[in-house]
Amino acid sequence: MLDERKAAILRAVVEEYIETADPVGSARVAQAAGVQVSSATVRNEMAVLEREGYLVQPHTSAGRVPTDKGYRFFVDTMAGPGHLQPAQRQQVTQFFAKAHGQLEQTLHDTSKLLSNLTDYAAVIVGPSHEVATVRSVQLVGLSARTALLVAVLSNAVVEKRTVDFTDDLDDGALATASADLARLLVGRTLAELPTLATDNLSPLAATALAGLAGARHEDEPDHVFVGGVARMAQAFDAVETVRDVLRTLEQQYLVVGLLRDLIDRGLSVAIGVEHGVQPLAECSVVVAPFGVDGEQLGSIGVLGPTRMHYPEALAAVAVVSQQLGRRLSES
Amino acid sequence: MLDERKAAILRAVVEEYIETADPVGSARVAQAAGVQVSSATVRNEMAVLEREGYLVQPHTSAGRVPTDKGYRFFVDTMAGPGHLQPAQRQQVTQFFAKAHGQLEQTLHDTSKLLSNLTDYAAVIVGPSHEVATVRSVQLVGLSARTALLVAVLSNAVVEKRTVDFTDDLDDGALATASADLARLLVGRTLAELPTLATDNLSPLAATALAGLAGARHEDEPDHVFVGGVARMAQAFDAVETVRDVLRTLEQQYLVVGLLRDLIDRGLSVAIGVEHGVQPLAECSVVVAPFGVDGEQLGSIGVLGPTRMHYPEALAAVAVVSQQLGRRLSES
DNA sequence: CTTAGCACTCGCTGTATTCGAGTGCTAACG
DNA sequence: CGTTAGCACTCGAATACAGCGAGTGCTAAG
Repeated sequence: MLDERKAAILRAVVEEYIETADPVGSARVAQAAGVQVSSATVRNEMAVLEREGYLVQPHTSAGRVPTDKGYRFFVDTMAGPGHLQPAQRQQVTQFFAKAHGQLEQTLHDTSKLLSNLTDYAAVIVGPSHEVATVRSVQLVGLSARTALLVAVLSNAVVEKRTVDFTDDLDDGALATASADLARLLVGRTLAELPTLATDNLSPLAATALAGLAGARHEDEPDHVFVGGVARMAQAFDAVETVRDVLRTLEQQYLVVGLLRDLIDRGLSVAIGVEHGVQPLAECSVVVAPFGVDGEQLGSIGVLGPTRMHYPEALAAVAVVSQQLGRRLSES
Repeated sequence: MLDERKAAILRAVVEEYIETADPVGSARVAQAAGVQVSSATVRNEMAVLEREGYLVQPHTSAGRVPTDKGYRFFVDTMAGPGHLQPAQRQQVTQFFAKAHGQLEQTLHDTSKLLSNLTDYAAVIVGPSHEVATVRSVQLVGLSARTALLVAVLSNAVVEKRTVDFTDDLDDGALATASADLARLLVGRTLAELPTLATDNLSPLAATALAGLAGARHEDEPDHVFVGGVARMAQAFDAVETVRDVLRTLEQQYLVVGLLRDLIDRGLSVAIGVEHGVQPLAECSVVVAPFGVDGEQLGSIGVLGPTRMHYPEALAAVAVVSQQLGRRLSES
């Protein structure tokens, strides 16, 4: 597509711009390693690269800035995910060495770790409830007419739902209902829950089950953890952009969709408008799934400006997703 | 402290500044309702108010801007919490009418509600685990040597902890351990957990208990829900301030401390540096506890610039905290 | 004590000017 | 023929400066 010299020039522009955030001119490129020609030649080549859509000029007499297409070329042709600093490697190791406790806490902390590593915002979408099977169910009375239905899933997620009853409860009824539900549900996924036969269930159990199924149907979001949003305030200088991005990050379903769409691609990058979420048009996302033995549990990602340090971000996401998967397979 | 005229002038300055964010001059104050004197007189009075620390001039020949002390006076002498728009009242009612489901979800959604009502960021600190008593305990096997300890607390919070064992588990042992733990823990608070006698417990139960107690000791944060952070990007024009505030909001323990410190004061306001959290020096917080029958379960708050709409914010916080308390008392 | 009047301050706005980084083009060069 | 030195040109950013006007503090009169 691009001859070697154009590629080298484009790479130089991208690297320089990522570093300085200033439009880069022909002179600077000519000095770059890997480019052995004069600035005049660079100028000619850059004019071509602009015509082909890899670069743009913010205005006449300014340097060039990469377009999304330019970044895309850079990412596609670069030599792998780069390496982490030794200090960072150690940080990751230490983190996972002492990461214990419950799943939610771990994911939350991991998002902070990833954000610290990359200096961008980090996003983690937790295990989808759809695929997990029920491992244990119990009804716990809370007050005279309310109980809490607690379901432990195979992915260590604890699903709980308050259920209101029309009649007063007593311990015995609760216990039998618990047993009924356990017999019915254990081993099933929540997804197939509505298809189950509710015959020969105690009225109590039926009510509880209905409650669970109903709530299930609502847009109960998969758990999302976002860390390091403060760093978005530095990544962009336009306050408006910052606001748009933050607002989007708060709408969890958008984030979930974003990461879910990319989950099948393994470690991958979506640059600018590629991911289709309009308010994040000025952002790129580096994503990777994490999971245990091929079973994907969720995905982690880094969200930064299109002008992000792709090699480092890729390296961080790769390492963390792998370690996280390993960590989860242990517990 | 301040004679009636100074008070009126100060109030006018504060109200005007909150509305426009521009330093307000003597002419504008003179036109304000409640001030019946000429701009010259206003100037004299404002000079005094400045000397006494209620106002400052950003620079000579600019209008006056309230200091924290100025806002404090305004808040202390203003006529109660103001009123919500009918549309907003309705919004609150509708929200709580269909707010069901689990506690965490409700609190999370409530933070969004409050943020929408006020156009500032909203913070909710959930029920402290310290005071809640254990209502039910169960050990659920996850894999050969790990189990999940699930404890349902009286405030509907579900506390869960993964526990590693050195020996393989079997269902019978798990069941008896569950029973042991239930006998020991039900009715107790988590706080008194370390003081309990662990005699005549099965080894399994003892291990589980140790795991619970240990994790308990770590800085397991009380649940914090922050909504509407994007609005902070609009509240301040300095990107640096935005970054500081966002960063602080991510450190949940700071937020928890902030709200906890104010919980005893009922509906109250902390202006600027009053709350002692340095990075939030340019913010004010409006807080109220929420709870059931005098028992405080947590607090909700609104975080905005010191130049915030105090009456409306107070009204919103008051209404939402009350409704939230009522909602929780029902379930 | 209040207020009209006034000189003064000083940031903001708009304009003119310069500066320089960077370009595209042309012509010379190997 | 591709490369490059040279150069005219463009245009934003920076600087300087004047005028404006909002706002002040002070003074003197009511």
